[in-house]
Amino acid sequence: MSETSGTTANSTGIGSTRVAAYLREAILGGELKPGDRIRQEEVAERLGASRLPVREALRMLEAEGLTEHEAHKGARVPRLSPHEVDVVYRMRERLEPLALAESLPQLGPDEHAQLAEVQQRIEDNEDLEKFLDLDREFHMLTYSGCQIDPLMSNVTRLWNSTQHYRRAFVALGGRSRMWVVNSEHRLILDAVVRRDADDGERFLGGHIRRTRIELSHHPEVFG
Amino acid sequence: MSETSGTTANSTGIGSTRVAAYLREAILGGELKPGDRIRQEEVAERLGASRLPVREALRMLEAEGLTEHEAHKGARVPRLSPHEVDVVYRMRERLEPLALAESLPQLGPDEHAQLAEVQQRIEDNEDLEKFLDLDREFHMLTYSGCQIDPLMSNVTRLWNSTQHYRRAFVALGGRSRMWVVNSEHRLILDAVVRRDADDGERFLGGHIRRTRIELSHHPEVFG
DNA sequence: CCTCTAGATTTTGGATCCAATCGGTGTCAG
DNA sequence: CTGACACCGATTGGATCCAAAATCTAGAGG
Repeated sequence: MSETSGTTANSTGIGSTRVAAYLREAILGGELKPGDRIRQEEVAERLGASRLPVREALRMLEAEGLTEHEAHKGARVPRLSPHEVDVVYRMRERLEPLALAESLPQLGPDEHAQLAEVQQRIEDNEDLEKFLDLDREFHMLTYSGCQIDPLMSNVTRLWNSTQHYRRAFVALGGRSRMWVVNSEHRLILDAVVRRDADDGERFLGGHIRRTRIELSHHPEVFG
Repeated sequence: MSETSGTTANSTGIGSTRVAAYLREAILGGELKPGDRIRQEEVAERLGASRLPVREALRMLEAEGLTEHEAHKGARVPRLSPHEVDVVYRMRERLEPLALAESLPQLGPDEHAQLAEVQQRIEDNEDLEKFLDLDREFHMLTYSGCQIDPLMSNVTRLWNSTQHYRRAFVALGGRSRMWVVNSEHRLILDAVVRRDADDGERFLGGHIRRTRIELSHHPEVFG
């Protein structure tokens, strides 16, 4: 998948969106870790593009909270302190219930079925690595009815910026926490199907809060 | 103020940060309104730069919520629907009290004095246009102790994206609302000086909520 | 008279080259 | 032997030119 270009190397641009997609996956996938520097020419060469679309891509990713920039010093994957991660979770605690409340009325039987299916896949899943993506898919699906861009882009940023620490936490906490997570997902799913916004906000808020508290007991995540 | 360059026009780049600053002021100042298209070459020519730093600047502003991009269609100042603005205010209601709570313990006598001085200037002020900036200055000062970047950048985005509608609202509501706003500011200021985070969150949340409700009664703001 | 289409213009996206700034290393003075 | 300064490589920022996509306009056909 890496050799997007290969033969091309010609006509016109590789596309800054493609470069952005490549880097996005690299960061969310864990190949690029917080603190890692991203050299323009390196990724340009790897993708067979010039440095210009890379520059644009880095700026796009900055808007998504995946990179940070400093003039003449280049781009890095942001590193968050334990306290910063804690505050991001507090932000999620407050914002995501709002997104859920906005989304709920827009979700129909199709989305409900899809949600149940994803949740089932989470429970059947054994791969810790897969869990990350499935969990994200579940929550994002519950928000999929929320059309408010300023809200959804913020929520996405919060997930993005803590992705690395979520991964470390999942790898660490192992399967013991899974049971709790799945119970809470079931409660959220039930509230969604019942279209009960109050319950949804309550359960979701609690879900995120408990995760935050658990996380605060595991400083080794920030190794 | 427009001719940032003037004499320069030489050596090397005008600087994407300078272009960004120019556009930022133009948007926040109201010269560029929601829905307005921003042509790269136009601002490049006006500032005596090439189009490249303009492109970078537009991407920076996108990260601040001041512009939006669509491939091959260029940049625009985002236009928000009444409901979107309402939701942004709900986001502020939830996020800014958190920022205040994070900030409070870090604020000392110097900041307290500065806050009181700004609030006094607001009350002495007669110019509706100035009110916008002063109000923003007051609130941002109360958050100035919050060092959490993911939080502060989000708060800034929320203020940015609704700046135009705030302006229209202030111009409309006129002086009658000012009295209420100032009373609420005094309450917030008092809580800050007393370092009472609970009161601060309460008063600030109410302040934003009441503004949101007032705003929802004035659909003419969205012309 | 309206509409759909095809060409021309405008505008954005990308590649290459050049300038400025940052980081590291080596040398010289104290 | 240690610290400061200067130089050199590496990396980012900017300008110019070219290609592609979108928008606008004009003309033909219904």
